[in-house]
Amino acid sequence: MAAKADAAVVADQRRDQMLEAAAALIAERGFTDTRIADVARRVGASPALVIYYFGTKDTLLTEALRYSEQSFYAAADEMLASTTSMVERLETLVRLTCVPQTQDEVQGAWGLWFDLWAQAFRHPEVKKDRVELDQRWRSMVARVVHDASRDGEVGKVDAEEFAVAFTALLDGLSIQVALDDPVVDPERAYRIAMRFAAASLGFDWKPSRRRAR
Amino acid sequence: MAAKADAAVVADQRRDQMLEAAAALIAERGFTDTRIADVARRVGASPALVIYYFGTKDTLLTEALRYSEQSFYAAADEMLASTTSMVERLETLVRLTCVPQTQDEVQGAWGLWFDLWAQAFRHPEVKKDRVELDQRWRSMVARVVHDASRDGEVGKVDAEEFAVAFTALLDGLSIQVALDDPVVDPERAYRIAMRFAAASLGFDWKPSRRRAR
DNA sequence: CGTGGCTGACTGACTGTTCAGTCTATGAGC
DNA sequence: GCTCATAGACTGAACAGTCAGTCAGCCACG
Repeated sequence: MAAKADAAVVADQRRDQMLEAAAALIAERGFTDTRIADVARRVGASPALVIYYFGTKDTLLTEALRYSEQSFYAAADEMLASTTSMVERLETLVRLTCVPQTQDEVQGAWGLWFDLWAQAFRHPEVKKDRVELDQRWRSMVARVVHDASRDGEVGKVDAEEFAVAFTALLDGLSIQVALDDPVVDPERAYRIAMRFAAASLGFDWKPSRRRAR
Repeated sequence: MAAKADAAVVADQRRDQMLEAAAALIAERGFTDTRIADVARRVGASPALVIYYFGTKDTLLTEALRYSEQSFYAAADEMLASTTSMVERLETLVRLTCVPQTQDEVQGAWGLWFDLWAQAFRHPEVKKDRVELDQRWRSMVARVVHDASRDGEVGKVDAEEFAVAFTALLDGLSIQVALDDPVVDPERAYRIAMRFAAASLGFDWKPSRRRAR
């Protein structure tokens, strides 16, 4: 009994290892250029074992995408808990998406977005998943605003409408930053996003002389 | 001599055919899932001929991306010429990016963006190209605003700053529309973008009861 | 005849997946 | 405590299919 439980734990660890490795590789090389042999090597196992766990290459990669995005949102959720101030919370979200992180394994996460979009565009199943993921992201933003509205930090605003516009803007800005557009450096993206929020929600905001990174 | 010129013309036509076919296929299947055999079949030629013209699969696909994006911008440029009213021009641009077109071959263009981004993220050469392309796009928007400002249609505004924010917002919105997010239908994306422009540039705007498509 | 666009047939490399079987640990029966 | 059957994680080797790219030569035209 205990043995069976142990085995299950080991198996779960293996799975997670593989998912993490796969996610990292997708971010580096891209979805279709990721080989199961690469994943296998990275976790120190044979290609056959990867198939043993996931049955097919496609399920591995698709699950890896899900896995990675979900942990991204989980991280965002956690960071949000550190303050109750709406402005600080929004700043956190903007920094999370628009400013490169040297720490964590998050830096390569942008590569995953591009592949997630490309996959979603062509595969209905992935598309459905992505819609849910994005809804969760918007809800997070909407909740921040809604809470602030309830606490009187801002006046009455349409939190949901704001969330749709704000997340779209963040997506667009983070693309430019991720692709190293010299015209849209992280600092500038950060400023644009916060100015938009300030204008939409009616609060004052000035860029602080904070050291990025 | 005339023969040589004729041959060159034919060759150019062939090239363009192939580039167009390749672009369409990339939009459908994705960059790495596009086979030279598919391109060859679509133009009614042998795979060998494709290699004959482009030497390698990668150059074909990369050039196809460039080709397609450039013709997109050319189309936008042309459409812009049909009015001088800034609001109408902006409406045109928003519709072009956020509202699905049944006509043209433009409908699948979104798929190309996703792949362009994914490629740019990992290949410096493509990255450089994309930056130029995007700069051109932003310049187009900035010029629209700048011209309107010169003609007194709007007051003094930072056209370049607006262009950066506006194009980012359009990118983000078009992603949602392209991926069929039920929360962000074309109508809504259109409204959000125009409201943002109105608020940023200081003009009045009300959604007209226009039939989308 | 010769040039150049063009092709069919081929190949060599790559890679997802299968499969037969190994190794280890567990747990039952004695 | 020892043996042995069983299960399940794991693997090496082979298989089968796919494709980019090569090459020798065809054919139409000037």
